[in-house]
Amino acid sequence: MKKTSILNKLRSSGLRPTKQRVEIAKLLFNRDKTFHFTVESLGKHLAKKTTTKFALATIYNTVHAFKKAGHLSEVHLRGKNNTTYFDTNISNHHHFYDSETSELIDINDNEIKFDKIPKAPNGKTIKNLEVIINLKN
Amino acid sequence: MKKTSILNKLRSSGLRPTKQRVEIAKLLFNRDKTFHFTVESLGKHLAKKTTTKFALATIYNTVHAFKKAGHLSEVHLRGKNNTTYFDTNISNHHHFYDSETSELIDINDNEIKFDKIPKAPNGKTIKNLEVIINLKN
DNA sequence: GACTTACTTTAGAACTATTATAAACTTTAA
DNA sequence: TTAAAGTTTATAATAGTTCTAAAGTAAGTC
Repeated sequence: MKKTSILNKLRSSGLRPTKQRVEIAKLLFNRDKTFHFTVESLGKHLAKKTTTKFALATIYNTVHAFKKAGHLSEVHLRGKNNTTYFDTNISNHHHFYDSETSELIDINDNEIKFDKIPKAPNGKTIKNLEVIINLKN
Repeated sequence: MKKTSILNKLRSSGLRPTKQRVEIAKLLFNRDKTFHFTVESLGKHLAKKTTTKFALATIYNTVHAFKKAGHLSEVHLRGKNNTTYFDTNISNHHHFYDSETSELIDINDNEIKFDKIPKAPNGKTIKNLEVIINLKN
């Protein structure tokens, strides 16, 4: 992903390109594979890969702005340590979850097919459907 | 559900039948339909229906003991307020989730059928599969 | 480039769900 | 009835997250 693209991500999220935000965006979006992270793990990656200082609040704010703009999705899963997982894969998809390692693995939408799905209850509509496949060793 | 059954639930969870625990067990297990709750909501129900006092820790301990004994299940979902949901339905099943009302609704196992499921990654086995269908109005 | 305004970062306080602690109280079984 | 073991309780501790307000930075204007 190009520098312009990083700037676009920031602009389209309503964020000025500060040093911290550019580093976060680079770490999140300059990659080929899906990236699953928590705010804490993202902070550790940033500390390792850059010399910039990041307050926790900055990471929270930036991640939430990206999420709001649709550049990140939140995984609707209650992990072991009760942390929130984010995913750079914003397409419709599912997850394997290994509770022993707290690791998430993407499952492509086309790897799961349904034969039967219940109708939404009275007056409600289905917004989306998430599958979590829990793993063990 | 009979009184003996309540006592059995307690005994099989390794719990002595104290006043608090009997009230909690009655509220949870003396019912026909599935009951979804958080520790907080359970506390409110107890306050409304009984004259007994319940420390939060007592509710947590009792609910966890029931869960450990297999009389309750925990819903692996990150709700809006980041609370843990418990379910008196311990059979294999799925859920509708309405994030506007934070309400869970059971979906019977036989209401969802799969045509295709991915294999577990390298060296792992599938423990179980949970479907959350998110609702909107 | 200097200035002004609006936006950002930051450290630390505040908040919320949950778990731990230790003293007072209850159940159990002899 | 009594001693031992288990339980409740209020409160402190913990962990993830959000809030706050002061100091710092970006962006547009002159």
